Amino acid sequence: MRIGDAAAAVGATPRALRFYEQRGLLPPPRRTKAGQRDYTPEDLAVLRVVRHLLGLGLTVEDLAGIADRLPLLAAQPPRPCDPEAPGEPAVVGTAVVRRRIAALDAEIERLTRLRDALRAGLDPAPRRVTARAHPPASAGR
Amino acid sequence: MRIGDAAAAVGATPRALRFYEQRGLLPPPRRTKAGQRDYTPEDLAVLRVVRHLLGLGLTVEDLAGIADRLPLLAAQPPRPCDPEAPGEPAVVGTAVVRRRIAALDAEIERLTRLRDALRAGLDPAPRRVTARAHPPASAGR
DNA sequence: CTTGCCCTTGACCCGTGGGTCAGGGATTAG
DNA sequence: CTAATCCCTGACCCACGGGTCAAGGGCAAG
Repeated sequence: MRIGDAAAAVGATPRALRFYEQRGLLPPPRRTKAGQRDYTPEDLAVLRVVRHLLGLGLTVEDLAGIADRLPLLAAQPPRPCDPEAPGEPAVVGTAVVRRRIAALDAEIERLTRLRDALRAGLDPAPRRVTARAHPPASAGR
Repeated sequence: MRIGDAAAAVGATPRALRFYEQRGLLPPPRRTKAGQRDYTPEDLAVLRVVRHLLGLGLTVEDLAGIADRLPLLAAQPPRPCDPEAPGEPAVVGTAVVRRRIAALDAEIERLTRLRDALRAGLDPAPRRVTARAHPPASAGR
């Protein structure tokens, strides 16, 4: 299967597939004798996992870090024997996921603070609850 | 006052000041006969307001859109007569602030969803509560 | 006058996840 | 055989808020 079809099959673009490959997220697929990428069904399975995890909020870098385990993850069939199974990851390398969750939490908190500060400035009656952080700048990490 | 001192006075760098000016956020300051920027105390006041608002989470673009009103805002003294006064903006052009708050809210919600999805995948016992959005990708706009 | 710091503009760098050419080869249908 | 698609690599583009470097000119003190 060539790149265009593979991309379409997982809802991506050829560019994205080459990009994942370049970032070490995907094992380089076989090539036809003319040099065109040729994706096997197994490759597609890994690709689907990658897209899934990216969709879940993991970054390309996160996945590059656990690229070696992705084929294993992809090899796991949907397991109809256990419908109560976890969302799907769980095996992925929980450390990565945990770190990403922590990063998301931190970002959410930062944005929430910014929003509240803005809202406090906007609202004429913050009932003296507002924290009034005087130091104006330094809002980005 | 030359750019280095002005920058130091508001806790920024010369580069940042030139950047604000270039983005139309700051009125171009006077120049010495040799072409060096010369900041007046009024310029500094505007600068401080800009830094404050950026620190509150407004973007450079937001401020460029209301650049004309910033000097007015800067001209308002701290008003010791009304210690219950709003955070400081309020006058800024509430529409901009409201839009930024809405954008922040949207981003916060998006990140929260991502985090929850990740957490659901991590946690082996989501008690069949998990939404299972099968369409994997398309998480960033 | 010279030294040393400050200022000028312009241009490229960061990270994220690719999009969009550009120029050339491969594959496939008619 | 030819034309229409597809694919290849490499390179530059987006937003954000500046950081950093380069080459050249200004400014004050000794």
